[in-house]
Amino acid sequence: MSHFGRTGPPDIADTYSLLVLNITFRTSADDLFPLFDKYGKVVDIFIPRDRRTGESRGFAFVRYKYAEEAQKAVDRLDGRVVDGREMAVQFAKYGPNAERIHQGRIIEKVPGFKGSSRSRSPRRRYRDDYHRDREYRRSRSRSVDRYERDRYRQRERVYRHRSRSRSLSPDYDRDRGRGRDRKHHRRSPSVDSASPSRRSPSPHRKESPPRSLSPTKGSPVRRVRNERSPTPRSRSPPGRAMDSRSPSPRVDEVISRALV
DNA sequence: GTTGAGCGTT
Repeated sequence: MSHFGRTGPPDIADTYSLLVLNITFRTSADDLFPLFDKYGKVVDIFIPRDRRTGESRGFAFVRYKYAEEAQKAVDRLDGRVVDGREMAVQFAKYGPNAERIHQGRIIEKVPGFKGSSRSRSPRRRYRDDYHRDREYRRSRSRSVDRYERDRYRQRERVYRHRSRSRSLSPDYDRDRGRGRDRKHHRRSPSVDSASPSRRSPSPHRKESPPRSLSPTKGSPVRRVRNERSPTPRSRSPPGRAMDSRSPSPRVDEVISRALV
């Protein structure tokens, strides 16, 4: 019984939910279960994951059967370092359907009977969640920096493109300083022929052998996971595949070829 | 392969 949350919430009636924050992105329910089960009867553990990547979002929900045990878990596990990161354990404030709960327990009366307590409003939960999730992570998350950086990169690309288009005359571009280097290099072509290593577009080459490490590299010092990634299908998430472009070397090549 | 405020699924 280690797969929590796989078949949905078993019985959220008379359970006390704890919100576990600041856990590692690699921490799974199996890792949290032994920690929380020591302080009481854990009914369910659920770790929300990203819709696109399927990775953990960094927090989890642990449901206890009794409030005193949940309180004890909060008192004992709040601030506990798990996987090198200090996690924060506190009582959940909202239920699975955004109901207000008190001390982790759902206050609102469930119209359904045993088991079907969530059949109150299972309508909205498809595209809205996708959009909301994306906006969620874009609002205040580390993705903001990434998106800003991408935007900056795109703007830089556009700027370069515009500059190149604007300077149709090579004299203009040459007088800006870039042509001077070219002219200087053109004046001494022996440099290009004599030092081919300088022409290397990436002087930061590591020159590391392709496969030099022995297969016995895996040391069991880390956690061994039997089934950590059951569905590794999506190797390349859509949306970031178009960002991997390198327009700079291409433009340089074009200019170099045009000058020669 | 990365990241770090917050409240949730078959």
